[in-house]
Amino acid sequence: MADTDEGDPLALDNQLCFALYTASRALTGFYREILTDLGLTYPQYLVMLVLWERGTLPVKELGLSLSLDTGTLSPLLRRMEGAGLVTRTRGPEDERIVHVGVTEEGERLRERAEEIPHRVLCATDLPPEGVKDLRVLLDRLTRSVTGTEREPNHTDPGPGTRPGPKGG
Amino acid sequence: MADTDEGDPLALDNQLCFALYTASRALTGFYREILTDLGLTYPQYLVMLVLWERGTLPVKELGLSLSLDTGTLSPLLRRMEGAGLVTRTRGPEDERIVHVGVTEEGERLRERAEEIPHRVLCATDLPPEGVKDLRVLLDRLTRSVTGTEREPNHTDPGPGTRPGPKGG
DNA sequence: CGCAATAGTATTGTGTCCAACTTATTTTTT
DNA sequence: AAAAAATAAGTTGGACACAATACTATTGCG
Repeated sequence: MADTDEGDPLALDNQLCFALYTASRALTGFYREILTDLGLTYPQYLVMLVLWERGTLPVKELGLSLSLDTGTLSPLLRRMEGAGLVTRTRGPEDERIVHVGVTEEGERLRERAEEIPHRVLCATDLPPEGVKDLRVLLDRLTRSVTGTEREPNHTDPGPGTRPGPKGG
Repeated sequence: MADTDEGDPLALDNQLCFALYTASRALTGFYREILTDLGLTYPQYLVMLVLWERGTLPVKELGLSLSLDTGTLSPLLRRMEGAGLVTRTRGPEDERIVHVGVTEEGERLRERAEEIPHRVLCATDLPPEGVKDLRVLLDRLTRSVTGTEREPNHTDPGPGTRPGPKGG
């Protein structure tokens, strides 16, 4: 046994984080090949997904949907506007808010994007349950490490999780 | 039922990619809080994991272990060298190769890092089986989308058949 | 020697987080 | 109501990471 360092907690192969990190980059890379045809990057594609689904939104809302900072979205949306995919217009009511909407060109892109999920799903040789399980586990992981934890009904294992990581 | 757009293949909530993307960023963010104390970023931590485990390595080997480009590692290692964590020395035999090793300070850091996996594991409210399942599924996903797909000891598909990740 | 392959670096474009800043709105205070 | 303070939405810039490309230097081969 132990052809790898099963006992070493620092062994790379034992790290869930590394598997997640690698898988994320691998999948993003796979999308990159597909999305190049559409002139989109991966996060830009995610932005389009949200806009296609929910229509015109403030930058803030977009950020909440994608868990992305407005500081991340600002230049990204500027590039997408430059590419003619989205519009950015200051709201007449509240001039702080920038409403992001899909242009006609962006709308046309939707049809070409329809096939992408299927293509990706085929590329992953995971069975449907595997995909579902994976999503469930990932969502749970995300919730737990973001402090969005719902504490379902079991006793809190330890109050050491103070929300002030910077403080000390 | 379909209280959400279960049928819409472009719906964000149906995208495995988004769950993966979000989980990866969330976990990296969680590590960021922990690693700040050690003066490491997340990919730098991964580099240290490899070096702690395998000792001095050429940049190329490091890149293979982490699936990272040397173009990514170069500046990263330069910063780590500046921080006094690693050494970079051109091989006397082959002057093209830069051997990366851990300094004493980097070695001392290892002790402080020992507790990290446990801390992270506790933060994720996943059961041990969930963690294992997740890793298996992620690895499988990675293999499938990187073309590293498949059997190490099945019938050899023959030379020249594998297009490689770059495509051809 | 000439030439291809290899290892690493430099550069550019994009993305991500963070913090500082601007502008606009809301709330509080006078 | 006017001034001041607090809050909110975006933008900007810095630091780091990642990928892709071009480039340099070294090695190996004929």
